[in-house]
Amino acid sequence: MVTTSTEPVLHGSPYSADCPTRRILDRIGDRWTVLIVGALWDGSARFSDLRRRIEGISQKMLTQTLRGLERDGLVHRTVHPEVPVRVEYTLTEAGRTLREPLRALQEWSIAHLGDVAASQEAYDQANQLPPGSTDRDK
Amino acid sequence: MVTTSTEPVLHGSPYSADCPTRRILDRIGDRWTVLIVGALWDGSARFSDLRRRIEGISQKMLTQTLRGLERDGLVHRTVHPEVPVRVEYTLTEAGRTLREPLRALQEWSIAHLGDVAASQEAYDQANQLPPGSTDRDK
DNA sequence: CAGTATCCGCCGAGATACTG
DNA sequence: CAGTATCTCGGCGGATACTG
Repeated sequence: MVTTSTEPVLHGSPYSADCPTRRILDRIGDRWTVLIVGALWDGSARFSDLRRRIEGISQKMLTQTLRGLERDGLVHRTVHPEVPVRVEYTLTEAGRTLREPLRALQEWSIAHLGDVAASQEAYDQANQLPPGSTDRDK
Repeated sequence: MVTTSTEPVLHGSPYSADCPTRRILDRIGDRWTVLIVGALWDGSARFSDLRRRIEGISQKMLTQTLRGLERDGLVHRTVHPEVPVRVEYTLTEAGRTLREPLRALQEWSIAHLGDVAASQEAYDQANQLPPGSTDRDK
């Protein structure tokens, strides 16, 4: 790891490896990261709070994603050595700055998802259920 | 998501299924979508232009992702029935509105990726290569 | 409570070959 | 040139069992 060095993950060709948008999506593009940021949007929460708030998430993925965010310096983890252990998660300063761009995306989503759904329906009707659909939809 | 069937994938509980941020990430969170939007940022391009600009992408993924964007109404496809066929891709009006939030993310990325990398290094040194790393990094 | 450790299925994505 | 059609593999993410 560490890998500020040598290999940029690619096999031989530089496909916009310098593109920071790409880097950030590698980071938050997964299934759960932004949901966790959302759950920590306005305050801290403990592990089981998060499990309950996000609810579809497994312990494994919650732990794993939180570790990633902690490693990235976006989430802070505090262990309270009480009788049943208590662990608090909070957005760091850097993590809080992520909320603005995320909010922008969210607003785009709210504003346009209706149109997108309509467009999809029209498209599917025009070419009735083509075989190649990646089921990005539904 | 939601898989082919009626069931919303969840066993009984709604894990922020109404969260539009989630919906939008299902859409642009994949490997290539935003790179294509980036390649169409300030104008149209033909299929092979896109292949060359993005370069790491396979024909399959380029076609597939373009189809998705077209279906979503974010990209317009124009076929010029010339001798060797020529196909132009352009962002639609809706697609162009996506550039702003994407730009916001990109700027966040530029501003913070350095800190993130540093945080990762520190984290990895503190717990030297823990077994659970999802290799989100690199 | 807040995790770790395993096993496994699914599908995103690449490689390759063929077509209008 | 601009695609389609298959085969295949890696690894993300779920399920389950165990622990400090």
